[in-house]
Amino acid sequence: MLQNEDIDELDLRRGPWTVDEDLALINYIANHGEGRWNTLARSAGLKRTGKSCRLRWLNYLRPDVRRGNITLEEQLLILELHSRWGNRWSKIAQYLPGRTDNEIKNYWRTRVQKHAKQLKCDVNSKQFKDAMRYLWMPRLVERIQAAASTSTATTTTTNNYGSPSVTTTVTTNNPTYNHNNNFEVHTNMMLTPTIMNNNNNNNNLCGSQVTQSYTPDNSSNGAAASSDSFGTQVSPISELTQDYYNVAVGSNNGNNNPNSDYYQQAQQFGFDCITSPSGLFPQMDFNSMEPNTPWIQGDTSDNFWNVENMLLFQQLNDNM
DNA sequence: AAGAGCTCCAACCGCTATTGG
DNA sequence: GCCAATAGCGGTTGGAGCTCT
Repeated sequence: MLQNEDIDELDLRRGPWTVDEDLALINYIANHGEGRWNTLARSAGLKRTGKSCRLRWLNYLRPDVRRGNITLEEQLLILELHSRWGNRWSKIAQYLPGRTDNEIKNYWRTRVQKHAKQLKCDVNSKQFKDAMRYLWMPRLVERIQAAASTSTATTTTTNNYGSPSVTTTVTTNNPTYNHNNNFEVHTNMMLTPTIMNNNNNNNNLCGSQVTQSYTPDNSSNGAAASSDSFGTQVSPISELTQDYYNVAVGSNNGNNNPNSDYYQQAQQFGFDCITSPSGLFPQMDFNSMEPNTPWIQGDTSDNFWNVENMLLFQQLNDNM
């Protein structure tokens, strides 16, 4: 392993990559393919460590790297997978084709942790996880659905960024979105990352009409995508995603009263926090929150709930 | 206009796991 | 089995660019 003194000794470059360095790396890999990175760095005439070359290639130069904002679907998937696996960024990245572990990690640190900070709770706290599970994620589902309903009834997008690839299908049933009750959504929309391994065994993280199909390549990482690191198969239905969907979106039985269906299902899923005398977020004082807090204004991609959600939960707490 | 503060992300660091001789 | 080299991962940092005052 190269130490700092070695880097100095070999006159190796550090810091931001230049266009010339990028071109040298791209051209070398185009002609010779990826190989042993230290050898590659020397052969390509780059005064960089192999490690630096690898990182630059994987996180930036690879043709299948996807740039741009994290989409709502990707946000939902990140939240879902992080709740399942924690900070295992590379594993999460396997399910977001074109996104790097670094990018997902940055998204988590900058956006998600920002919300935790605004809520004055730890990102790993139960309260924040509950907020994600029962507010942020359902809200993302709503917004994905709303976006889909304003465009076409059925939208199928296939993104091939080399491999793995994702096919996203959004189907809506003309939802009746009621702004007086954010949980009144009359569709069956859910997120389904469908994981297909090389044996064509499909493992749905959750059943839905929003379908993301993951097709791993033959690389070492992709082949193991259908099971987690503990060797257990990913369950056919994601309990967590199913939970937040059922609880927040409702069972489509026409009962949109959050005080009934919502509560009952929350209890059914063992969500005792919501039924506790202290309420769901006992440490949060919604009344005292700044009305101009950015994340409860407008409807930007960073706002995971709105004023109505706030009032709803305040009401829930008051009724306890 | 300017500078202070903030956000975001590319790149680095240190560690562990894997590979190959 | 041992050891060095390499690959991969997650945490951290530095700086560019943006926003606010």
